[in-house]
Amino acid sequence: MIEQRKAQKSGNPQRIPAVARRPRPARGKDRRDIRESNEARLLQAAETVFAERGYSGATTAAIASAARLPKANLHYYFRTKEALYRAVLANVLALWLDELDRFSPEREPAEALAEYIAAKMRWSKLRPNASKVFANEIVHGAPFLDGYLSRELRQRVERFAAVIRRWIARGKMAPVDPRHFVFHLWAVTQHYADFEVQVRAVLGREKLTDADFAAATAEIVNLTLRGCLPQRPD
Amino acid sequence: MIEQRKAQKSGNPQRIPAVARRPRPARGKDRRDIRESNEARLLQAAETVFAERGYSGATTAAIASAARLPKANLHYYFRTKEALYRAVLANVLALWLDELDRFSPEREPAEALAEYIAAKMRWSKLRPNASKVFANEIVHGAPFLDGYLSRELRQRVERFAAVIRRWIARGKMAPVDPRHFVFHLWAVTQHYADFEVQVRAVLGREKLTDADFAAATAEIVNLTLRGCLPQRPD
DNA sequence: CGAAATATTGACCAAATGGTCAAGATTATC
DNA sequence: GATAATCTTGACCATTTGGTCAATATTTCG
Repeated sequence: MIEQRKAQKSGNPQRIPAVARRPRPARGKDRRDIRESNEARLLQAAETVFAERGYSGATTAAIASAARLPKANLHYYFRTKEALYRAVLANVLALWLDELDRFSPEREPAEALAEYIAAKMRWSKLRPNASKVFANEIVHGAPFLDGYLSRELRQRVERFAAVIRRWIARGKMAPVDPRHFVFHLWAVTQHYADFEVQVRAVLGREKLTDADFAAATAEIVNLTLRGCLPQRPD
Repeated sequence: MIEQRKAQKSGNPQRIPAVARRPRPARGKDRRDIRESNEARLLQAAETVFAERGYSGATTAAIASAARLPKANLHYYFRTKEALYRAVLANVLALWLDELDRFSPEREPAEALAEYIAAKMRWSKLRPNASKVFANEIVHGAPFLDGYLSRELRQRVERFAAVIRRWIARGKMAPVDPRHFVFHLWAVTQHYADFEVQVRAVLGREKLTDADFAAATAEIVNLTLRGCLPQRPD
């Protein structure tokens, strides 16, 4: 899988001795805190800059500046720009996969689908840059995703497809192709993050409001459920 | 609007004297031909390279090489990388706008929508790189699109929305929000070009076939029409 | 304390890249 | 054929950028 942020010499970070060795001096200058906080700031700055300018357009200087750290410091925590980028990407992938796992054949399609759409829309609102980094990566042919698409993602989609097929078999959904259906869900929800400027321009908004997202979500749920549930709802 | 490819000293290219002055020597070394063919090759090479690597990632050397021309020649026809990029972009925008204009209140929604979806999917198949260049531009905040989004595009969407509203008023469509509906159409169709690697990975294809596009189109039309047409189709 | 580990940072460098230029080749025009 | 206009291209350059390094500061812990 995607190379996780390099752990320098941090040994096994989970190893906690029987009696806690380091009593946490309470005041914040702990080394672990320093590393954690600096890495977090870099990752968040990187997400923004990569989203705004793409991989090549993003400079380590700009990222460091956004994180309010000297550039040399960035290269201390993440050896290369590529390593930093991969770390950002790994965060997004984890996010994406998790959401797909909430489907199970026992649930009601209408409810499960509405929840998934709402969740994806929430991410589009809260982490638009995460979505943009991912979109950018995919648009350019996924050069850093190695086996993610054909392994992890494909596997999850197959599981999702199995659920959909069972729902169809039980007459709870119209006969749709599960894979194209999942593309459908991804496309319409991520659109609001990835194509945000276009959405704003067309809606005439300076910034997308909560109400805009609520309206978009409702519209998507409505269109999608009408599209894929059996004709007679009851 | 977007700066068109610079016309150097080409005067008015449409002016044709009463008696054709230049009898077209038949063998192809005409200056006009040279310019046309070289510009076309550069534009097409640029579309590919910009799609694959983004604006910053694309180098003029790579574009020139793809067009099988020396780099200095590229800069002869398009003064700067930015000018070349804008020319590529202008082509895509023209494509996109044209399609939206085919809606009119007199048509049947089902037929007009199915045709629009099919047309957009055709573009996703035939010119995926055009779509990718546009997607890339939008994802990064449309830094080169100037007023296009808020002017031309918004205007066309308003016209489209008016048609949709009239259909709704006549009971020919379910009450959807026209703007979110158009986002829906764009998202699902362009997804097959922009996220092509992901689609391929999930479907387990080396390359998307005509059959894949046909299936995708059918699925989208089906889902969308069921989603937006009145409950009793007849 | 004192030595080891970790963190900070300004200065620096090699490679890549957008763009220029001048000299020459080709095509048009009179 | 001569002159002008356009096209072609290798060599070149200034700037940007990812990454290094050595010197210094800070934290950890016996």
